[in-house]
Amino acid sequence: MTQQRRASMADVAELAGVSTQTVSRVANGSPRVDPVTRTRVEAAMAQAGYRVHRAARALRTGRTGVVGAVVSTLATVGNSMLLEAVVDEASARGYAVAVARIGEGGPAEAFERLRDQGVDGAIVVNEASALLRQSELPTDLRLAVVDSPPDDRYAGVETAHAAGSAAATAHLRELGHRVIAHIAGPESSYAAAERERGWRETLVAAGLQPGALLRGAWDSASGYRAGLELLANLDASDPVTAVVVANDQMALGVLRAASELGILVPEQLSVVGFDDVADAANFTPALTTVRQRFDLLGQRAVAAVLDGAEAGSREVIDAPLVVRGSSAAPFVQPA
Amino acid sequence: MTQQRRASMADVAELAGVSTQTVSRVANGSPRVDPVTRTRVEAAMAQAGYRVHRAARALRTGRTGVVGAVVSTLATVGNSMLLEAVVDEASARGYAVAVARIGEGGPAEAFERLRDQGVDGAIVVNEASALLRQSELPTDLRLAVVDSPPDDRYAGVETAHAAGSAAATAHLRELGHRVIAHIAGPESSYAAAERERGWRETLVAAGLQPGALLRGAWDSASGYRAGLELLANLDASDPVTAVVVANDQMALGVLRAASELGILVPEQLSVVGFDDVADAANFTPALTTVRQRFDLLGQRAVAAVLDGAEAGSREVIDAPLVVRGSSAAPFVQPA
DNA sequence: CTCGGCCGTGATATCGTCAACATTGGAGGG
DNA sequence: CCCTCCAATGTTGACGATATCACGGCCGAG
Repeated sequence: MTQQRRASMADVAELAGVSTQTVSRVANGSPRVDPVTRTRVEAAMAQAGYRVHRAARALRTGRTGVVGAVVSTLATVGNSMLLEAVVDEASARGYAVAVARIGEGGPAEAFERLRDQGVDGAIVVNEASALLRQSELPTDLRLAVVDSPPDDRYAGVETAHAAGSAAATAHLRELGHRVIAHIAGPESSYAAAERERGWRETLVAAGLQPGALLRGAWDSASGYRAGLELLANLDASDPVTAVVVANDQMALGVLRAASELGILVPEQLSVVGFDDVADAANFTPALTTVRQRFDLLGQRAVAAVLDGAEAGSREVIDAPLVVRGSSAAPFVQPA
Repeated sequence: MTQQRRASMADVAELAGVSTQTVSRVANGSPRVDPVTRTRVEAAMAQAGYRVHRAARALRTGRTGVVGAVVSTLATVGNSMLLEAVVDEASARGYAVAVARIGEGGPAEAFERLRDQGVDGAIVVNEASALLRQSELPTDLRLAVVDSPPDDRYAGVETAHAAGSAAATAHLRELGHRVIAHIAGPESSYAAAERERGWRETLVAAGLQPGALLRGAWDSASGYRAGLELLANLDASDPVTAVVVANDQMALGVLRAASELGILVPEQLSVVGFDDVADAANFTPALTTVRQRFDLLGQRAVAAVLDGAEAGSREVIDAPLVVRGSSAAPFVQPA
C-alpha cells in the first residue's frame, strides 16, 4: 500500500461518475440529492477513503469548526474538569477544541492566538476577571465566559456560587455553629466574591456576626497558611467552630493545618469546601462540600457559543450541598 | 469603525505598493527581502491589522500548525499537568493544541477526529496501552506517546518510573522498614507496571520478601479501598509498616483509610506516593512522594513530534524522591 | 396543449496563500 | 565596455471546497 496523497472530492467525483458539487452535497447532507446517487457517492467516498479537507472548507466558508478554550491554569482541578466537559460537548457537536493558556502576555495574548487560529468562538474558563478591563473581543468572536461578572459583551454561564455557599453556611448554622469563618478565594475572582457573599448574607440574615475572613489563592498551600492563621488563636473567648472554605483544594490545606495543630475535624472544627472534586470524598476526613456541575457548565458554555446565545445572557447552574464527614455539631467543651 | 472583512495579503500588498508574494515573504521571514521593503510591508500589515489566514496557508502547504493531544481523562491530576505543559510548549513554538478525548469509541475514534482535523502530529498522554493493539497511525501522523511501552511506530517519552519507585522503596528500607507493600495502578498501564517493578526489584535486591501487592485505578477512591484492605489485618505476625503507592491520589485514599482505622501515619505506617502533585505537600500528613517533571515531559513530547524524533526513539526523564512527613522509621512496639 | 416551476445535477468562480518560474536592474569580472 | 550572475521582486497557477448560477426534464395547472 503505497502512501498516496489523500483523496479529494475530485477523486471521489470521478469514481462515482458525478461532479464534485454533487460530492459536496452528499458530504454536507444536502437533501437535494437523489438517493441512488447518494448511495453511489457514499460508496465511492468509502472506497477512496475520502475525508473532507477542513482547511479547504474553512477557506471557502470562513468557518473552521474549532472553538477555543481560554484557561489560566490546569492545576486547579475545577478548571480541568470544566475543560474536559467542554471538550466532550464540543466533540459531540463535531467541533475541535483548541486550548490557549493565559500566560505572561495576559488574556489578550491568548485571544490573539485564538483569533490567529481562526476559531469560530471561544470559551473562557474561570478566572477571567482580568478580561474585564481589556477591550478585545471585536465582535468577530463569539464568546462564552464561565464565572465572570455580567457583561453584555459575552454570554455568561455560572454556578450558583452564592446560593451554594449559603447552603453550606446554613448547614453549619443548623448544626449549631455560631462562629463561622470564611476562607475566600482571590479578590480578583468573581466566583470567590459570590461565595463570600453567600456566606456573609446567610449569617447576617440569621442575626449572626460573620466570623473571620481570610483569603487564599485557590491552591492547597494557601489554604494551609490561611488555616494556620485562622486556628492560631482558637483559645479566644469566642472561638471559631466552623469554616466555609471557597474551594476543596484550600480546604485540604485547612485540614492539614488543623491536624498539625492537634485540632480534630469535625469534633473541634467543621470544614466545608466547594467544588466536590473527585478526591474530596477521600480527604481525611471526607469533605462536606458544595458540588459544581462541571459537566453541565461545560455543556452550556459550548451551547452558548455554538448556538449563538445573546451577549449579555446568563445561565446559572445550581450547586447542591454534599454532606460528608468534615462537618458536625460543635463540640461542647466540658466545663 | 465598521466591521470590515479581514485584511488579506492583497490588501497589504496594495497598501505597501508591492506584490502579494513579497508580503508572503515578509510574513514568513524570508531573507530575500530588502530591509527597506520589509519595513514598509510590516507597516502596511500593522495598519491593515493583517494576520495570516491559517486555513488558506494550510490548504496551500499541507501543514496546519496544530498538534493534537489525546487524553483519556483530565480528572487524573497528572494528565492535566502534562496537558498544560504540552500546551505551553506548543504555544511557544507557534502551534495550537487540539484536545481529543478517548471516549467510548476508543483511541481509534480520537485519532479519527484528529486526522479529520488535519493535525500535523499528535501527543498521546498516558494510559494509551489500549493503543498497542490497534493498528492506526498510518504513517501520515507524527506521534509521540508518553508513558507507553517501547514501540517503533512512535517516539516515546517517559518518566523513570522504575527508578523513581526504586528510590522510594530504598528510602523506606533505609528507614528500617522490612515489610513494604505496594498499591499499584491498573494492569493495563505501562507506568503502573514499571513502578511495580521498581518496588519489587529493590526489595528482592535487598534480600527482602516483597510485601502485599494491591491494585487500584489511579483515583483516590480506589486507593481508599486498597488501603482498607491492606490495613485490615495489621495485627498479623509480620505486619506491613510501609507502603509504596503508585500515585498521589491513591495515596490520599490510603491516608484516609489509615485515619479511619486509627492507624497513625507515619508512626505506624509510612506512605510514599508518586507524582508530587501540587496538593501532595498539603495532604495530612504532607506526602513523601516521587516527583514527575511534567513540564519536561510535555516539552520533550512536543519536541519529539515537531522536531521529528524517530519512531522507536525513547527519552527518559528522571524522577527525584521528595521526602516529607508521611514516611519515618518504623515504630517499635514496646514489648 | 402550453407554460411555469421544481428537482437533480453540473459548470464556474472564487476563498487567501505560497511554490515555481519569470523578470528586472545593477554589480563585478574579463 | 559588455556579459554574467545574483539579489529583489513580480506573475501565474494550483491547493480543495462550496456559493451561485445555469440547465434539462418532468409535472401539474390553466
